[in-house]
Amino acid sequence: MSRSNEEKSSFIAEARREQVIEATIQTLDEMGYVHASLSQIAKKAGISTALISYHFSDKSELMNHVLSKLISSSESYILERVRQENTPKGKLTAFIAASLAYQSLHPKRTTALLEIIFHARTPDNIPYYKLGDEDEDVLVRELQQILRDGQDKDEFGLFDPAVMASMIQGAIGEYMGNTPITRQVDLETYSGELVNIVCKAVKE
Amino acid sequence: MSRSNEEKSSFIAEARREQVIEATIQTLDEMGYVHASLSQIAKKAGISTALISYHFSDKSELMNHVLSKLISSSESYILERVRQENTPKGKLTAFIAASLAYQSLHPKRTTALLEIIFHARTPDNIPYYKLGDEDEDVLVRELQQILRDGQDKDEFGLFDPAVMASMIQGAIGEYMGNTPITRQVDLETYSGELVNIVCKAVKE
DNA sequence: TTTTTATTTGATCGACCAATCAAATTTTAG
DNA sequence: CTAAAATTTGATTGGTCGATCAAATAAAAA
Repeated sequence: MSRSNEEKSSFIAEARREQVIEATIQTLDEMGYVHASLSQIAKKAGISTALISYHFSDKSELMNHVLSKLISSSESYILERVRQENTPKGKLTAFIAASLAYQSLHPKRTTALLEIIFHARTPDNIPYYKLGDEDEDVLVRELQQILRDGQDKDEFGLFDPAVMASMIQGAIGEYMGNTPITRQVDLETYSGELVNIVCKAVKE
Repeated sequence: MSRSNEEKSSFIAEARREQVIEATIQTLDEMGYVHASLSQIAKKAGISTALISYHFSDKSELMNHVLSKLISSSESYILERVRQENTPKGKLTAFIAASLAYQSLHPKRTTALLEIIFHARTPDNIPYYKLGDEDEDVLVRELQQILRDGQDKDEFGLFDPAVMASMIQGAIGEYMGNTPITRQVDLETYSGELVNIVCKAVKE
């Protein structure tokens, strides 16, 4: 009963929240964080601004919901493909390829994610991009684990897994946020070349 | 006469502009782009907001001045060190080490640079970070040139210079903007490890 | 000196923002 | 069907923003 009550009462609310989150992603992609005001988001969703305030306590709560949705979407896509591989090299290749593939599959989500990470700040004004997710960032941990596994199994040589992981993520993020390289080489090429380079760098 | 006139009349103006630019860098570092309003910058500089408007036609002109100053400062520091080396491998190592060293030498400038690049937009609302500087970005061209030189001289093996350059810049930028890795490994270690990894990846 | 020009300020303008609230509407429960 | 609860809106509030302007001040020129 209480459960059914929860579900029923939250059905409309949940749908509305989902709609607002979608509209926020669209708005972030099209106009950027600075211009993604509640009124712009409301206009995109075809509702009033007060309705957003009714379903989200404030703007930062809304952005946090959007952010966690974007992160978990990306994470599940990548981890799903990594887990289909058995060898460290296979997992590493899958990690890189899936990370880049996700971006080209969901460019709007990728842009929205970047906009939030680089603009949003904690109540004490610390930017999200300077926030150390360390343990919380599942992808970083997964990548570092893959690298350590490869070293343990003597499939990979000697290197600092933290630095190697950072380099790989930097290379992936570079294609995400940096247009010049996007125009110089297409995603397929970039993905393949990056895998080649990393595999050589990682080799024993 | 007209020259002396220019110099004299612009002496105060130039000093004031420089002061405003410095205050802007401080404000960007301490509060971020979103909160770096003209009044905050003016407060930091100890002047009125109208005075900023008197010396800069509008906010975006101010930010563009700050940006170009930050970019040229970083460029000259790095290029100076690269040009002291003669071999591709020496230049490559110097490029990486100098890029990372500059960040730790001028963390405030680095933060301010990031804040502008990720927040500022053109009049038609295109974010700077999506703007393809391609030919304009001196550092990208220099790095790609080093890589091609190395390949021509058979010092480096086969790889796509654009992808390799992008990966290196991504790795450098990752340490710049990403706090978690900063806490895991110090700059010296990161720099050294990154050089090692890249040299191995680049090897014939 | 006096006059002209450059610099600086305080006040003000219109625009947009996030958040709030009472009232209207819709949905659910009894 | 009716009462209560949930949903939605339009209007408003207090605030900050960038830009502008006339007036004050300082500097330079005459």
